[in-house]
Amino acid sequence: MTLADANDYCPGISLDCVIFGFHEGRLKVLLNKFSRYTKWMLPGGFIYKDEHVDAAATRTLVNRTGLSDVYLRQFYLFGDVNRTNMDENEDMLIRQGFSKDDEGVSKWFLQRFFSIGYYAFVEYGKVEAHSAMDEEVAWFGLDHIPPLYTDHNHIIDKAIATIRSQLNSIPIGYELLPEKFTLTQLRIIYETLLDTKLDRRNFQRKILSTGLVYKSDEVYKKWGQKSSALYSFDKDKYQDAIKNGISIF
Amino acid sequence: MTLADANDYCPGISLDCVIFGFHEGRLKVLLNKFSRYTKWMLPGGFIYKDEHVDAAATRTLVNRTGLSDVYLRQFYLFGDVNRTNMDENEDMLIRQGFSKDDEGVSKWFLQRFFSIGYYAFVEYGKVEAHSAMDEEVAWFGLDHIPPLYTDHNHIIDKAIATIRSQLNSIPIGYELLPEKFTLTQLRIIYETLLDTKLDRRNFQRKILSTGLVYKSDEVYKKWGQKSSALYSFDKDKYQDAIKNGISIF
DNA sequence: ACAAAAGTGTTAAGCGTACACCCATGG
DNA sequence: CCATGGGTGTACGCTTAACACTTTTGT
Repeated sequence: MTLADANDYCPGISLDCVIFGFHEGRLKVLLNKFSRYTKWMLPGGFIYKDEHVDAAATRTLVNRTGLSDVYLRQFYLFGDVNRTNMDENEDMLIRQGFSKDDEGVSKWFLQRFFSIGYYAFVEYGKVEAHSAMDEEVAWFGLDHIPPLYTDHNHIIDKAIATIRSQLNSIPIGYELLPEKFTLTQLRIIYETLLDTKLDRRNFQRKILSTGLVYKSDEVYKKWGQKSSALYSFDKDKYQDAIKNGISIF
Repeated sequence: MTLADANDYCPGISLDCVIFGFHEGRLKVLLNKFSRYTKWMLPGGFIYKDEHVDAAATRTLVNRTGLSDVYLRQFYLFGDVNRTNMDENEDMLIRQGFSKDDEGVSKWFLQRFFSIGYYAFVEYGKVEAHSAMDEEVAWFGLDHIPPLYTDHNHIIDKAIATIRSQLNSIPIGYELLPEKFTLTQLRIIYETLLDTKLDRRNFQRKILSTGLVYKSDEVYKKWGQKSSALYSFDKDKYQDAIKNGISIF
């Protein structure tokens, strides 16, 4: 953003997106970093005064990933008074070349912020991680997330906890996987989010019994192993399961 | 609130509480109404600039019910640009005796508001519904909620939907029922929230098998029927189930 | 030959569901 | 004696969890 826009935004409210993707057998999160600041942070943004919050989240996502029409859900409002350490914040601004004597900057960035947490599922292969001029963008495996700016580690944890609690009743995978995928890939997503090992055979039976996926006629060949069947989601049944819920675990 | 306080509050953010109580075999919601305005509304409030959002919600609850230390959970941020009809809002202000030419009033009340939804479970019998000078307070059965101010009907629906989705994994009833209660009372709460009839016998078995409740030595006599056993929650196990989750339905 | 991963099937135990009978009380 | 609601138990069927053997393929 440019600070000139500050007047167009709702004051005191930001949003942060926890964007999940699946790559190389791992669930990953998209983070970005101002080039001259050391800490990584969640892609976030502000809300225009005449903009729906969900629209602002979508806009943020489109900016960072080039993708529209993805699965995006609000999951929590972070409203702790001290969620952002203002010294840390000031440090970031100065490193980015702002002057803390600039009243506009200080007023905007050094105020208390509420942050609305969103999580998103995107197809890794379709993302074109847009690095803005002064920004780096990168994916981080859930096991390798560094200490982030302000309370962003906490926001990720809360996102995962929320998703986990919904995993029984809401299907997952459609937005994270390519059109054709193996059941092992899907199982890894569940295992990662539930932080458990799942029995390969029982998992397959359960997933297939839901009718949400069907076997394609293609197979996945790789590694030095037996080739495995590729499956696809039945889009209609999947949407239906999102709407009306489904019991999986 | 008095408008003099407006400068102490975070602008553009309010909170609304859906307060549930159980009385006469029905689940009810606490609403209030400005004496000179026709529509009922959810008890709500604003957030002090140096106050945690949860603390503001607790403060609101204490004001309206006299109860502290109740079960209170944030469940959603309502961020639609047009969630409040400003004409309706202005009408309310005028009826309450404010002038729309009063700049302070207009600026504060006619701005766009985000509202943070909280739901609370309280013990009906312990509530002392505080009617402020200009306010009425009353309980409404879930089947008999009138058209409310702005999007408050929607907020209640969303609260119920949220609670329903958690009913599988989070126990309920401890905060809603008196210390000793019948399993029928508990079952009615579940039936109301799930909008289903549950088999009396199977429900009892399931609840008892969780170990969350134990039979007291007292019985409940009333009506012209057989007296029924009174149960109590095992507080430790209940807290544990809230923390770690439990599978009930 | 071996390791790694995939395909397939069986079994026993536990859980959910549906249902029946008897008891107590007040009108 | 009947309606209403509570207490208790059973039986069937489905789901879940635990588990073994075989196949494919690259090194």
